[in-house]
Amino acid sequence: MSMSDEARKNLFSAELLKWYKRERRDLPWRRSRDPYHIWVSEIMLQQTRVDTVIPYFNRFVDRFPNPKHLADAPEEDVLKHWEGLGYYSRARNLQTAVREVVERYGGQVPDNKKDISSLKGVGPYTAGAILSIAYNQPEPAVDGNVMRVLSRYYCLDDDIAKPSTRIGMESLAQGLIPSGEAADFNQALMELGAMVCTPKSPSCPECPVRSGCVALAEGRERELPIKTKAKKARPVFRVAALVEGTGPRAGKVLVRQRPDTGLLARMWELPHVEVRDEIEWDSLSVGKRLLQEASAVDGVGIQATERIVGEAQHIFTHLVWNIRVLPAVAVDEEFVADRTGYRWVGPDEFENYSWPNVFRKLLTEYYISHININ
DNA sequence: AAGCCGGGGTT
DNA sequence: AACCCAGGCTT
Repeated sequence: MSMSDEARKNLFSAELLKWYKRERRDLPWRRSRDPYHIWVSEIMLQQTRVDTVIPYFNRFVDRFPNPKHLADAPEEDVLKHWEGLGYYSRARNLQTAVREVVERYGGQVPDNKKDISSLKGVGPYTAGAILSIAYNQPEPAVDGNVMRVLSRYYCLDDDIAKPSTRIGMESLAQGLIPSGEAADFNQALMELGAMVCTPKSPSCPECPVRSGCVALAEGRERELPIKTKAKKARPVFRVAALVEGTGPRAGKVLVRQRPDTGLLARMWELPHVEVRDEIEWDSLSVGKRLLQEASAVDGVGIQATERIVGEAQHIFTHLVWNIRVLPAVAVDEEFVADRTGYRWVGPDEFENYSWPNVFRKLLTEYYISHININ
């Protein structure tokens, strides 16, 4: 004898909400009802875990407490506060959007779906999250947690990698929101996915809605949700130059800024080139030659050696960088120093720049090994 | 629809 | 090593 659809729905909404009000974590953004704070937290939380976000969120709202402050800040300052969080376009989009809010809405975060969805970096999830959490509007906020919870509770075989599935989940989720409880209920749904209904081994005995869960009843909770596989990351091989300064530039290293768009946009790095495959990577001579050719194009004369002084791997979602570092010298340091995009940076200036983790690691290793004990 | 975009924790 | 994470943008 199975329960009716209506009973299953009511059980879910009521029990989940009760559980959340009892068990909810004390998170920084839950201490605020400021729509701007909610917004910042939601952008940071995209594809990023709560524990990772907490320190970033606190620093960010401390430095940029309201839309006006963020709108007026230099972009490099914003990027520096995002350093290490990843997906750096989020930071630039957020600032672009905040400037729009200051100009068009007098600094007030929009409270309707049309206007808020038009903001850069605000997609269906984030729009629903802000409207529900900050304004308590009955809008769904469907993320990976919510799709996992609903897939299991209703035992749905739909592929959650498909956009059409998310659309369906939004209708389902909206219908579950108890009257006047959108803010807490949407967070409850995500909290359950994060704390109980976890991807690999859900804690079903502790689940407040286990008695209505169809997947659990059928013993299928561990096979849901269905998600088509992501492609494997493609390995690439790169050779970087560690150009040490001499004379007035002693202790400094030549670095450059990445392009305005694309991967790791506007962050800083060691000058480097990509070689064709692992064979060329191993030979070192190809890397040495390409480094010299590429540096000549940039107007920077670099003479590299064939000695390895550093090696690191940087794993992205869609590719893997394998990097070897060769010592090098600049043919003309004075000329080099003035080239756009290139700079000599020493340990004391290091923190004034934003670095991808892999170059932070390599440069830190270098600086440490060259500490001068006077 | 598929690819691009970081970094780190879990299993 | 594979998978996932309070996703969104571009093509």
